[in-house]
Amino acid sequence: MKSDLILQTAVSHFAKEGYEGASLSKIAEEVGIKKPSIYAHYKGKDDLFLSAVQYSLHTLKAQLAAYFNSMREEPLESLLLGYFEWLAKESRDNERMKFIIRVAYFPPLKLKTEVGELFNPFFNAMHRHLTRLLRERHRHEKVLYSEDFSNAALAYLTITEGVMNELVYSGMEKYNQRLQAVWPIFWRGLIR
Amino acid sequence: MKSDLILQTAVSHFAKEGYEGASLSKIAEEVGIKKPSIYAHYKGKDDLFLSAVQYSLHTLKAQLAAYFNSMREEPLESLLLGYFEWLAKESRDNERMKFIIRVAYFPPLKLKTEVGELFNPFFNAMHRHLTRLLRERHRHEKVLYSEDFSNAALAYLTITEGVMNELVYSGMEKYNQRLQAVWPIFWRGLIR
DNA sequence: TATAACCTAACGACCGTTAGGAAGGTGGAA
DNA sequence: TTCCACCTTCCTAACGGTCGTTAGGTTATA
Repeated sequence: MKSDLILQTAVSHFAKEGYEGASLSKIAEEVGIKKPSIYAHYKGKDDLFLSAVQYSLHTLKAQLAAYFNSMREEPLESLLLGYFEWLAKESRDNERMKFIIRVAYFPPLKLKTEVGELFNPFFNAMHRHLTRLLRERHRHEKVLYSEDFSNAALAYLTITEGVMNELVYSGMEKYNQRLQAVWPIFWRGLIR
Repeated sequence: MKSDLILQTAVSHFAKEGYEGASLSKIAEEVGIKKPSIYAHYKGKDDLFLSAVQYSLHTLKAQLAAYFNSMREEPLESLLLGYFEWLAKESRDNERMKFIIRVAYFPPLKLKTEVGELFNPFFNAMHRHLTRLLRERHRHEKVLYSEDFSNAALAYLTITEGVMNELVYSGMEKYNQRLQAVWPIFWRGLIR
């Protein structure tokens, strides 16, 4: 489907150049069509951008569900630490993650509301899912130091974002450096 | 000095709209001059942008030195935790911090090299300073769990960025939420 | 007298978008 | 089965607008 090809190309361009920096001409050129042809598939730049956000979040959500499901028999530390490896692998293979992070922190001003309406439910779902996961693991394994599962989940997400930013910006090497620096400290503070 | 006023206005615009999104017309308008008058002070948009980066990093560096100096008698936890409060206060009062973070993670593609040459020494200096600080504190207080001071400093910087991102994006309330979630865990993992 | 700081006017380039039409496939009516 | 209307997808051409930038002139300051 040409429509999907446009979308994926747009994700890549928006990730690298931002909303204002990306140009429909260049996107069209990479797809192999002319600029006005995009309007046969999307109403305009805004529509294309928001579609790209929606598509990226939807894909990520499905991948996350699959990952956590595949890891449900693993010990907690493997699961939480493996999540970083999984994110790194995903980010290496495509630019969706970079796009998501960029949009989350620096959305185009005029679409800030619409972007927020797409992101907030996603982050909240992630937070809730992690909170539930920690609570259930603790019930069986009694592994955590504190029983404030919500804050523990939030802390984990904060760490995730910190190292993810490094991954997006500086690449794999510095990312691994950060992860190896922060994880032992975080894990030691988390468990009892 | 008009030149500085242009610079500060530029920082604010670049922070909110990004390099591509910011326009010299709007910057000039806010300053109270016409667009071409900017060229009496800067060679062009690139020059203005890189000057803004240099100015912001220089200012931040001076402020950081002053902060760490003023806190040199405080216990380590106060110093490290107080740094977050200090960052939050700074970010509330001006948009320099938002600009710095935005540029650090998402520089304009065509200036990525130049931006990197300005940022890398700054981050490295920060990392070295923190490493030394932790080492010296540990010598007197024997407070840390691990003696890998470099990694401890890196971990701390990672946390800082995680919560700073939240501050820049979601504002003070969610920032405090994050900080309160992540700090007890991090601190417990750091000390012995 | 020279220089810095501002102005108006205008440049070419690129932007997102629209108009209008050609090609091709699809589905229903004759 | 043939035909025609329709829709989708692409095109060329062009629109108005904004962008960063330059030329050239005026004014005030040193």
